[in-house]
Amino acid sequence: MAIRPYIPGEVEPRVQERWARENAFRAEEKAGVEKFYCLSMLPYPSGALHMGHVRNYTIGDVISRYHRMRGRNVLQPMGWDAFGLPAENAAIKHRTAPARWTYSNIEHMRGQLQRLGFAYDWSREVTTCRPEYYRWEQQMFTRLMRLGLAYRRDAEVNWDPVDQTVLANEQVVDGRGWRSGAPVERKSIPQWFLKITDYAEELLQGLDELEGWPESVKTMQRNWIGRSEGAEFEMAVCDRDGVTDPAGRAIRVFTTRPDTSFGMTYAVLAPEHPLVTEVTSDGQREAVESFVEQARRATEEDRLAVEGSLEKRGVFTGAYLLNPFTQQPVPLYLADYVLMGYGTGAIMAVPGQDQRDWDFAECHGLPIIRTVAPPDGWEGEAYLQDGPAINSEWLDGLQVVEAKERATQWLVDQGLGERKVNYRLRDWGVSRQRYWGCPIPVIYCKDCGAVPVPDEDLPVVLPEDVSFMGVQSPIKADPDWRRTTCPECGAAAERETDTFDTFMESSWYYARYCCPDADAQLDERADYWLPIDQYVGGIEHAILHLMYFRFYHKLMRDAGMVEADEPATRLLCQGMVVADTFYRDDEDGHQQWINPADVEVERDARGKPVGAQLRADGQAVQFGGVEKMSKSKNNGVDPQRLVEKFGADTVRLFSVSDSPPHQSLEWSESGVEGSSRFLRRLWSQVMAHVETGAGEPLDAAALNGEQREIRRLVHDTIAKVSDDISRRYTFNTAIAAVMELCNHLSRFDGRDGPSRAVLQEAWLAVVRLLAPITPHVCEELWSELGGEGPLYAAAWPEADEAARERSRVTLVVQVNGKLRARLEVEPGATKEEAFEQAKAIENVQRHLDGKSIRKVILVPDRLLNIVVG
RNA sequence: GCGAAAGUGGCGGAAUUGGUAGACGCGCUGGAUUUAGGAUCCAGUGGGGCAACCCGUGGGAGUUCGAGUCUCCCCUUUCGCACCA
Repeated sequence: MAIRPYIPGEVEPRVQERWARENAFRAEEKAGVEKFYCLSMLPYPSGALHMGHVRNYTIGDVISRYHRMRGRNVLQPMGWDAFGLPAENAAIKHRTAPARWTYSNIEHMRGQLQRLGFAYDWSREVTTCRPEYYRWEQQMFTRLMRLGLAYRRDAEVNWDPVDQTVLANEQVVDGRGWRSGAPVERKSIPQWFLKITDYAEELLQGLDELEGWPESVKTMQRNWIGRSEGAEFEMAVCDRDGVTDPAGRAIRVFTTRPDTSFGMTYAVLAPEHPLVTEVTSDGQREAVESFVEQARRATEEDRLAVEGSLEKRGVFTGAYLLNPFTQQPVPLYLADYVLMGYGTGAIMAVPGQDQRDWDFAECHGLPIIRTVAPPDGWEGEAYLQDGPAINSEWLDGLQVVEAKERATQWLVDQGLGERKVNYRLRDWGVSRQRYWGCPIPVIYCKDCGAVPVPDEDLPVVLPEDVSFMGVQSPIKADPDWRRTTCPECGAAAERETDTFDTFMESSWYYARYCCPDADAQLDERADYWLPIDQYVGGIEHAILHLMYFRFYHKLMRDAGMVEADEPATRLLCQGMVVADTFYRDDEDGHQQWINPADVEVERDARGKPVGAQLRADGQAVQFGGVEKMSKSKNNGVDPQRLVEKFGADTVRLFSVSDSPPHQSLEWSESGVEGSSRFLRRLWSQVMAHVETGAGEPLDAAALNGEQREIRRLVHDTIAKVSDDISRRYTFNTAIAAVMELCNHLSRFDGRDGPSRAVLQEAWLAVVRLLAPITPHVCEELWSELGGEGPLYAAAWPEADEAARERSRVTLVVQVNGKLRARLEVEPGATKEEAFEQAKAIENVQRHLDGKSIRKVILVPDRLLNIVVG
């Protein structure tokens, strides 16, 4: 009897054709059915899928298919984050248009995704560079302009003086332009911002409700928002004797430690503070101007070099401020450790209770006063913990919390200041001086200023048929595109030529999938599907994307487009895909990285690696450790090659079998071969079973002990796999459990009717348990087994609790916590019964011999521990 | 510096509520099959003794009848933030 061989290259296309023919994964809004929206972060169409994509999308697909089998109405869409810088770079390099390059990449990658058999509803595909998508984003922006939630102000960019263009941060390499090599300058130009800071408090509070989000992501977002409570107050400018400035000038400072104000020994302005010139004395003017200039020119590297170090640069302004608590003057300095962008750009300095102030005071010979008593034996440096206040008149003796409260209240009562909450979070700068992005829908008129493009004139379409002249954005270079008329007064006017940050498109695509053809940004279908029940993506998006997307969702909520407060209830961040790296040193001492697929590893008799050679020449190569797959380390693996060699199911299986989703996955060719081997074995076992026959209908009551044991294993496995997939997200242990079951089934070869029935039930279960992970081979085996209907629509198996009951259980017998024997007992055996039987075991007896029994502990049905002394 | 996570065989990892450490897979060893290689199948595989038994989850202490799991101290690694007053 010849069993049909397993050929993934034939099975998979056949099964995929069926899915397509039957519209298997088309999602429709259905009343009365529990919906499940499962979303994987959409890819940038860079040209080809990499292993990170494959892993991400396999995880999402496993969850989707599981919930579909559980009877939920599942939506799993896919789309393209199609705007972005790489398309411009490719356009310059290959002399093509970014749009053409992008669309052709999308074609190719869509084919790759389809070859992997992901259960997407392709009818909802969204491509963010299409005007029918971005017009709604433009409309949202003009609405935000009218609400004052979008505004324009000057902000710094990286300016390449040779190419005469703005550079993205990633285009700045070692402080130089990536193409010109010229030192990058800081330049201030007007740019658009979204007022995310208005939502800072809600974005922070909302995290507490997101129980299905990883704690690490929430912590990162909390830190990023960086809420701190304190007080803001004014200090009058004065001379060294404390005589206040006749012009009545004052400096506002923010502090989280108003309780330490009596320890203020100086104050500091950021170099960019607007009052610097005004307050600087003539004697200090030269020194101050040179310091400001030096700070202005400081590059990112300069900043990093001194950040956090003891070196604190600064200069005296010649002015003093009057400490309202003591009525004493303190010298006013300029220092670059104070940032203009946070608080008021000015601080009171308390070296005794702040390490940065301490370092500055040490550098500049300023006095240090402690206002919180450190514990005995405290040596040097600022003291930041709790303790009783000292040297602080009416605060003395109070603990920090109480002292803060009193000091703040005093400022309020005196009319000098108020309570203040500051956030580290900054408004979101959305202007990019790039071509391949969504045009910012604004018209500049000499008389009317910045005018939003009226809804009826949207979208402002980005021309796609362009050629790059050098590096300049084609729409900036094209006066015809810019030229327009003012929507308000009709006078000649110019369009904005900047485009949006691409995070804008990825901030709302998830909602557009719900109604991709709506003649509005969203329609009522959005509220059917939202919020997302499961979002899957990389941890690298923990802060920016996941913050912007929460923010944008709240903007849409406040515009009445959606009801939910948060876009996604559960979030899973998958780990990186990593691989071995190998290299050789060339003559110049540079490392030549060699792809692991071309390397043969040599091992000793224990299996321990002892060396590695390049297959091509048999010569040794060096092991460079395990690293994230990357071009620079040449350790990437092309999923396309793997799919061609092993089939989609094997690639999918391996990408979730070797570690839990949130951990990094170590790629290994032999691991992939192991996955392939398992599927081939599964195939031949099921086919052999089908050949032998399914037997009679299952009669659970008529089974013998061995058959019952197999059934018990089957139903235990069903329970475990269900829990692993739905609650724990540990697909690796789910797969291990199924493999273990298959190993048992292969050893059980009953030919009688009841045995066949038990096996039939078992294989039908196995095929369904694996269906979310390896859907093609399972679909085929399901139909071979005579399963009813298509597997993608089959019901998830239920664990039969009666079948899981045991007639005997194995107790572990310990003496003083050490394993000495195993004991078969009735389930529910009492301590006394178990102890009596255990005493009879020789090996137990030997350890009890001559000793008195102190205590006997029973963990029912698991363990008996006899404590002797 | 601050914050978070982690450290278990030769390797990836398992042990879910404090209860048999090493599931499952890879690698390795031996055998079968094969003209051979590959593939496949069977058996073994933490270390030391090769028997009883002892040792073993980064290191050290502690709690407990019992600790990979809990507490404290230390070491290491990864990630995030990084002068945010």
